[in-house]
Amino acid sequence: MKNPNYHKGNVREDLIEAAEAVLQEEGVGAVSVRRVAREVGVVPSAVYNHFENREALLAAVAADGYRYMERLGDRMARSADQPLKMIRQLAREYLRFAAENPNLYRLMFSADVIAYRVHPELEQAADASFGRLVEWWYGPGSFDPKKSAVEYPYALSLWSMVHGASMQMIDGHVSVNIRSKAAIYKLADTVVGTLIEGIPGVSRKNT
Amino acid sequence: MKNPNYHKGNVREDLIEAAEAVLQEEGVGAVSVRRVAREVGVVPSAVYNHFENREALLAAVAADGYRYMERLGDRMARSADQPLKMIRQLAREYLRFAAENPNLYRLMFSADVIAYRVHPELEQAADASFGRLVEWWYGPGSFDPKKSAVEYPYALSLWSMVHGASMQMIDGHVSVNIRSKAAIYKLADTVVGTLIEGIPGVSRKNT
DNA sequence: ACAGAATATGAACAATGTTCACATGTTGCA
DNA sequence: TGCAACATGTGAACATTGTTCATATTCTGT
Repeated sequence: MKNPNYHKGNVREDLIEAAEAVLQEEGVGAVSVRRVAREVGVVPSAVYNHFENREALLAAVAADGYRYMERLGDRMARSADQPLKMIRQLAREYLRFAAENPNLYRLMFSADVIAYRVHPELEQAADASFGRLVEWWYGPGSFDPKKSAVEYPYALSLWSMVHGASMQMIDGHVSVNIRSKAAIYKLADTVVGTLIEGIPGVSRKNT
Repeated sequence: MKNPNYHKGNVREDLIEAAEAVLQEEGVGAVSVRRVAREVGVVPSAVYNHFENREALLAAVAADGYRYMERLGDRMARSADQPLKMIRQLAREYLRFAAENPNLYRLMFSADVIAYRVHPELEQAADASFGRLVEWWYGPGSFDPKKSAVEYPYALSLWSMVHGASMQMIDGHVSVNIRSKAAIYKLADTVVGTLIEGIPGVSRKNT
């Protein structure tokens, strides 16, 4: 055993974790193969024993993000009693996740960086998270992956709204203090309020 | 005049146009300084006479996109009579723009690529487009740039919804045929429908 | 006509993704 | 146990990228 760096055993996981850390702190641009390798204490070319290329590494990070969000959704689903409170809670947690992990969140939804048609693991994680939402809303067994999301209008609208608000928040288009939970929750409650109650004066139903 | 390439006069505009073209066809990753320079018929370092760096070039492209969207919004505002139709039309056009220019749209909203706090022209273009929406909704003079967007809940919700739906559409998270106008309009109508009418069974107002 | 500003050029630099030949460690099987 | 196949790590190399700089050319105003 001349060199203790050989065969650490968990280099793949270490690489993902290092990439997550660099991503969180310095943005996706700083996540270079060489940087991540250095962080783990390995030579750049060693990365290619574990990932096909940089994009595959980023895809693994993004998939991790989706799985984390899914667990977060499950926790919400179990903790609420009324639909209204549940939606509100879901939106709050969703925006909080985005606010706390803006770079990860952007990566998860940036088709620029990861053409995720190419990464089945990632596509599956992404689809699963929408399926979870549909089943929660329309009941178990209601989700058919072959159908278009337009077939589930409320789930689609909720997701679009929350995703849109998250994006604008972390991109600074809505001036909320991203470090203030209260401000984030207020933003969540605002958009959820509109989503649920509709817009008075436009809707025919509620003058 | 030994070299006809000297002082063409409109290199800056040419660079932006070339960048837009490459962006449209091949994505932001293909928009390199060298590529754009070659496209215009100029040497790479000449680009730096017109832009501080690659990011500034991309910012100019994004700002162009915002201005185009704003004109589009103005056209909508003049063409509709009832609020409902107007919102629907606005959403339709917005999603159509995103569907037809997915790479440009992503660039406009990707804080990864362009830290637009640094590019006043861009930030101004972006803010103006929200201000326009607010004034249209809440009346002329109602927009105060110092206020948070949360103060304009309906404008904020509409924007979030439409932006979220656009993102998911062009990222393939909603399986709509991005080349079918009918499919895009259906998606727009779906989310706008929810936005306006609210969600029955959750809202207290409309059982 | 000519000085200075604007713009173009070509060479150079460091950093990046990726590949390849090779070295080293691990594992399963005779 | 020995050894062959395999997995993983190394170091050097390559092309491409963003960017800078000294220099050359053209334009503009006086």
